[in-house]
This record gives sequence, structure tokens and C-alpha cells, in this order.
Amino acid sequence: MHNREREELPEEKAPESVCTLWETPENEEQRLENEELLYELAQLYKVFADETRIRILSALLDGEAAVGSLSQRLGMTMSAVSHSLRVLKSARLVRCRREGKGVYYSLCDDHVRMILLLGLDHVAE
Amino acid sequence: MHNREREELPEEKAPESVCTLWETPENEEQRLENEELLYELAQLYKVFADETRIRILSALLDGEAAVGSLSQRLGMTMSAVSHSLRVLKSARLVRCRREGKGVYYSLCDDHVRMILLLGLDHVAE
DNA sequence: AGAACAATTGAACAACCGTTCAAGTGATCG
DNA sequence: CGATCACTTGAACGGTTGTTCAATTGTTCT
Repeated sequence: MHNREREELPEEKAPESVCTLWETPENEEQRLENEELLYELAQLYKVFADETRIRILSALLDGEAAVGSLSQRLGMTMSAVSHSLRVLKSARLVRCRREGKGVYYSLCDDHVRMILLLGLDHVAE
Repeated sequence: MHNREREELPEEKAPESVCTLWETPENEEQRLENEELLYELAQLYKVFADETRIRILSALLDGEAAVGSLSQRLGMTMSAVSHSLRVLKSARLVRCRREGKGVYYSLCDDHVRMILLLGLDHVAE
């Protein structure tokens, strides 16, 4: 049925063992897993694909900040910032902590910084 | 195969050496440069933020391929693939080469692989 | 309790984006 | 040449997304 001809090019670097995304799936289960990963991956990059959210993330590189502080720094309404933060949070890129009246957001882990840096590396050509 | 636990991820670099994005701008010129970088960065991630384009990129990790071959492998029309390739090309993620009737596409550099791997690392949690 | 502050939520609207379809280009070969 | 293959392009449609505005929740203070 599907006789996909694979190119026999020398592999400089071995694909990582964390996932099977780059290999031809051997069975239906593996194929489904790949589909899932592909979807999740696209979903993740969608979150980075917005100037406002990148601005927020890079602001949070300085340390945690409250919503109001962010909205002031970025010059946009609190509502817009809050909406953006919700997206970032559900992508597990930021977490939040309540203290008194304010809610303080901070980056989840170092992936964020690395992904941003890698992107910059390409953009800065 | 390779029993490495995880792929070597790019070393953390000193942000200052790459750009000034994370610093508070000292003058108007620097602020404008940051705005530009922010925009470019979002633009780049927009390209990755689509399942079809990721599928194409990961197919090209195997080596260069013609449009027809890709459209067969991914099960979509040649037109859709071509449209996607145009986007990837203008983001300088792929390049193309004409040979006879066919046009062969390949990845531009290693940034692509690294960005995909880094994203997977986060998604695979 | 009520007032004031900080942040979230939902609906609505405009912009944007990916696919499809149909028409177009460019290359090869009889 | 005309035919055919391999791909590109443009317009259009349907779906998604980010911001705004107004209403609402949650917290602290008097």
C-alpha cells in the first residue's frame, strides 16, 4: 500500500531516544503516538507565536511579576494580559501564586528561556 | 541503537552576547531593535505553529524530497504542500533546488532540528 | 457591612490563517 | 509543435485567534 521510499542519506546526528517522532512508525500504536506528539508540538509553538506572549515571557525572565505590573510595563490593558497569561499557564510555561490582592506570575522552567534563545539564534542570522 | 537518555541540548549561552532583548533598553535605538527582534521571533514561531508544516519539516529530516513525494507521504494535495513550503522557505527554514521537472526541498540548517527537539522536550514533560 | 483594589471571565468583533479549487507556469519528451 | 508531468499561484471560504468592553470574582481595608 504505502511504499514510501526513504532516502538513504548519511545521518549526521542520531534522533533522540525520547520519542519516536522521526522514525517511520512500526505499528498503529506508534503512529498514533506520533500524531499526538505532532499535535502537542504545534500547540506549544502556537503559544510562542504571538508578540504579546513573548513580551510577557521575556518580562518574566527578570523574575516574577503581578498582572498589573506587567500590564503597565507592556502598555496594555489588564484584561488582555490576563487572557494571555491564561494561555501561557495552560501551556505550563508560567505558574502563578496569590499573595494578598495580587497574583504573581513566574516562568515554569528553563525550557522557556532556551526556546526563546534558540529562536533568536535563527532570527539574528 | 543509541541508549542515550536524552539528546544533548544546546548549551545555555550568555544572553548578553546574543542580543539585548532581555535588558531594559538604554536608548530609543535599542528599544526599536528589541521591538524588531520580538516581532521576528513571533514570526518565526508562527511558522512552527502548524501541524502540517511540522510534519513537512520532520519528513525533511530524512533528507531532501520533492513536492510530490511529500504530498504522497503526508496524504495531502500538492497545492497545500506547496503553499506550506512557500511559508517555510520565506522563513529560511528550507531551501529548494530544481532538477528536471521536479523541485527538491531540504532543510536550511540545524536550527530546525534543535528547535523541534527542544519543543518535544517540553511537550514530553 | 460596604468601598476599593486586583484580577478573571465571557461575548463580540475584526484580522488572520490554512485548505481547496481552478487556472497558470515551466520543463521534458514524443 | 502539442501533450503531459510537476509544481506554483490567486481567490475564496470556513475556522481560529487576540483584543476590547462590560460584568464578575476574590481580597483587603475601614
